[in-house]
Amino acid sequence: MTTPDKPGLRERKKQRTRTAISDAAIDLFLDRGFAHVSVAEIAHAAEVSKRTLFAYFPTKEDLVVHRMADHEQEAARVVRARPAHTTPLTALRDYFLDGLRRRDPITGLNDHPAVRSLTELIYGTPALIDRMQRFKAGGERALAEALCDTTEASDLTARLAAVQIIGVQWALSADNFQRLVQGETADGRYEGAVRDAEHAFDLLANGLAALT
Amino acid sequence: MTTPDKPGLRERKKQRTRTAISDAAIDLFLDRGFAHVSVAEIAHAAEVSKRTLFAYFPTKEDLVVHRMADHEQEAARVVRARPAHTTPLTALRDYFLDGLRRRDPITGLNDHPAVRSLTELIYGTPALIDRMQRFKAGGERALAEALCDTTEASDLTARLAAVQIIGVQWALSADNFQRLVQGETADGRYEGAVRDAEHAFDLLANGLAALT
DNA sequence: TATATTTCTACACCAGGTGCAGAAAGATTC
DNA sequence: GAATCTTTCTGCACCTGGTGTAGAAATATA
Repeated sequence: MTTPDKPGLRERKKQRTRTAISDAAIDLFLDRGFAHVSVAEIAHAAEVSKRTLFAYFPTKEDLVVHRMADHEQEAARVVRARPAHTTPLTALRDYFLDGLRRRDPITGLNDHPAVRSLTELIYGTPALIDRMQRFKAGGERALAEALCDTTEASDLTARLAAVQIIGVQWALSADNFQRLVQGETADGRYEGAVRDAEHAFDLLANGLAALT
Repeated sequence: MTTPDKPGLRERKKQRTRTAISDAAIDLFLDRGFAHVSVAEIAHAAEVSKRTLFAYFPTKEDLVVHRMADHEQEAARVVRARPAHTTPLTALRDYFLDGLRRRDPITGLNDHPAVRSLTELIYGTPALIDRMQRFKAGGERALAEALCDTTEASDLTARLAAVQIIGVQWALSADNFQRLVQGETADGRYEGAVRDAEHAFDLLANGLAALT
C-alpha cells in the first residue's frame, strides 16, 4: 500500500495543503464551535479557495473526522492477523487492553489537551457524531467479513457478533471519555477502565443471561 | 400522555397538514429519489409554503424517518412493562418474535409494496440511514435507562447490554429486509426469520464464546 | 526552454434552512 | 355575531454547504 518511491514535489505539496486545511479548520472549530465557522472562512485561513477545500475533503464534517478513518478497519485487521488458536474475541480484548495501556485516543483514555478538546468537539456536535456513526457502521461491516473469512461462523452470526463487539468497544470508549470530561485523569481512570473492559468482554463472551 | 379532551379545529388541521406534507414528500421521493426532489417542490405539492414545511419537520430527512420515531422507545417500554420474574432479554425476544408474527415493518419482514418501497428508499439513501442511526442511538439510551431502573445491573452493564440488544435487533431487521429485496416473500421467509431471531437472542444470552 | 498535465482559482449557481414582518385563520370574550 | 387576542401561515431576503465550468497557475516531461 505504501509507495515510498518518489514523493514528488506535487505529492508533498498536496499533503501539506491537506493538513494545512484540516489544521486551520480544527483550530477555528475549537475556538468558536463547528456551526459558527463557515467553510469559506476555513478556506481563507488555509489560503486556499473554497473549491480546493472541497477537492480535499468531501464535506465540512470530514475536515474533523477524517483522522478516525484509519481506525475503521482496525478491528477487522486485528481479527485477521490473530495468532492461530486464538479466538477473535480474545484477540480483540487483548488489543483493546493494549490500547488502554498505550492511552490510544480511540479508547477514550487520552487526556492530552489536543486530543481531549477534539473529542469534546466531536461529542458535542450532532453532525460530527452522525459522521462517526458512519465509520462505526463501516467498522462493523469490515469486522463481519473478517469473522466470516476466518471462522466457521455463518454470515449472519458474523454480522451479529460484529455489531455486538464494535458497539461494546464504542460504549467503553464513550464511557472512558465521559469520565475524563467529569474530571478524572487518564492515569487515575486506567485501572477502572481495564476492569470495565474485562467486564464488557466477559459479557460478550458469556452473554447477558445473568441480567434479570 | 394522551389528551383526548377536545381535538379542536386547530389541532385537527395541524395533523392533516402534517400528514399531507409527509405524504406528498414520500410520493415524490419514491417516484424520483430523495436527492432529486427539492423541498420547495414538496411544499408546492402539499400546497404549503416552504417556511411552513420546516415548521412541521426540522429537516428534509425527517419528512421520511419521522414515522420511525414512535418505535424509538419501544424496547425500553417492553422492558419496563415486562411481567415479574421475566428477564429483559426474554421479554424482548418474545416481543420481537411477536413482531415477526404480526409482520411488523420494524422487523424487516413486511412485503407490502408501500412498506417495502419506503424501506428501500431509506436503505438506498445515505442521508436517511444517518438519520435512522440517530433513532437507533436514542433507542439504546432509552433501553439502557430502562435496564438500569428495572434490574440490578450497573450503569455501564446496562449500557453495554442495550447496545448489544438494539444492535442485534437492527441487524436482524436489515437481514430480513435484504432477503425480501432479493426476492423472498415475507411468508416464505417467516420460519427462517424466527430461527435466526432465536439464534441471535441465544447469542445475546449465552455469549460469543463459541466463536473460534 | 517548450510543452503536456495536473491542480487551483474565480464565479455563477443550486438547495437546505433561518429570521422577520405582516397577513390570515382559529379561539375567546362580551 | 362583532371585536379582539393568539396562533399559524406566508413571502421574501438572506446565509451557507456544495457543485459545474472555464481558464490561469504550477508542476512534470522532453
